[in-house]
Amino acid sequence: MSTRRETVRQALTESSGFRSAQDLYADLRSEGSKIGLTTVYRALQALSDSGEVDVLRTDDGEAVYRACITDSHHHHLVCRGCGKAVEIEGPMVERWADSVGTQHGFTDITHTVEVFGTCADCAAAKG
Amino acid sequence: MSTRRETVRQALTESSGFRSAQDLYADLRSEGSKIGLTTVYRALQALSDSGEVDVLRTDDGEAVYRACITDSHHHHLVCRGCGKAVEIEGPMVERWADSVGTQHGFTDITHTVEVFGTCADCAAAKG
DNA sequence: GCGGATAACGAAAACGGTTGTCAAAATCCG
DNA sequence: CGGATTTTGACAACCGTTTTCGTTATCCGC
Ligand SMILES: [Zn+2]
Ligand SMILES: [Zn+2]
Ligand SMILES: [Zn+2]
Ligand SMILES: [Zn+2]
Repeated sequence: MSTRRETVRQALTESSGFRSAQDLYADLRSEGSKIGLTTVYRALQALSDSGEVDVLRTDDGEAVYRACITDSHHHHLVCRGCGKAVEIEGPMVERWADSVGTQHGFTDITHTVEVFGTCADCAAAKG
Repeated sequence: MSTRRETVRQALTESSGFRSAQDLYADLRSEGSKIGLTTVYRALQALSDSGEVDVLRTDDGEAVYRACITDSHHHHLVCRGCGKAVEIEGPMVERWADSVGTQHGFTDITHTVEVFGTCADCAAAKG
């Protein structure tokens, strides 16, 4: 119910890419909000616990979050330049991951799959 | 040629799973080595820069390293319990990642794919 | 509305993994 | 054997994140 959690969710939703807690904090403050960094972290934690947002780790270990449209299992195609993300599906990848796991005697199999690239906009801006 | 870098490489090689810098440091110290934590970090950085070891991030952002046998592109099936890892390949996943990226107008496409599970040993120990 | 319990909030401190600093020790070279 | 160069490791700084704790807002029975 918290207003602040709603605020954070909306800030995330307005972005098309993955954003860090500190990014969102900076955005909200620059819009005049008096929200605290702790609250942003708490909201993101709650949202990711409830599965409402996706979280992944950048190469340098920072957590970044995204409010995805679909709530079923999916992966992301993420722009290395601007963070913009596209939700993607790959049924054969799901099957492959499960089968390669069971083939080696593993159980409770999960997987992480992320595809990275440079989006058309960023490529144009750089070219 | 540094002896210390060799020491770290060997400590990694003796393990079948992904290990953190602090893990390796603790191991080496307990074996009587007088190596410093900074040096372990430096060695791992150098080894991963040169592509001799693979690195990935745990859920909580910690970097873990592994000395893989093959030096060609591959992925890992990692035990959630003990960190033991198996090198796996999935040509169809490689193709899928590239094609889904180009389909959305992205270039310079790369990907991360990791499969997690509980290995037979850990399942037996827990059951 | 009022008053007290309860939950949310935010500033600041603590935390943990990682990196930077710098002087001491080891190695190299002439 | 010097002196230059590189490697090393104790320690401090860093940075993202979590914890702490006193304050503030929200609920709810009256
Ligand atoms: Zn882009
Ligand atoms: Zn999947
Ligand atoms: Zn295991
Ligand atoms: Zn691959």
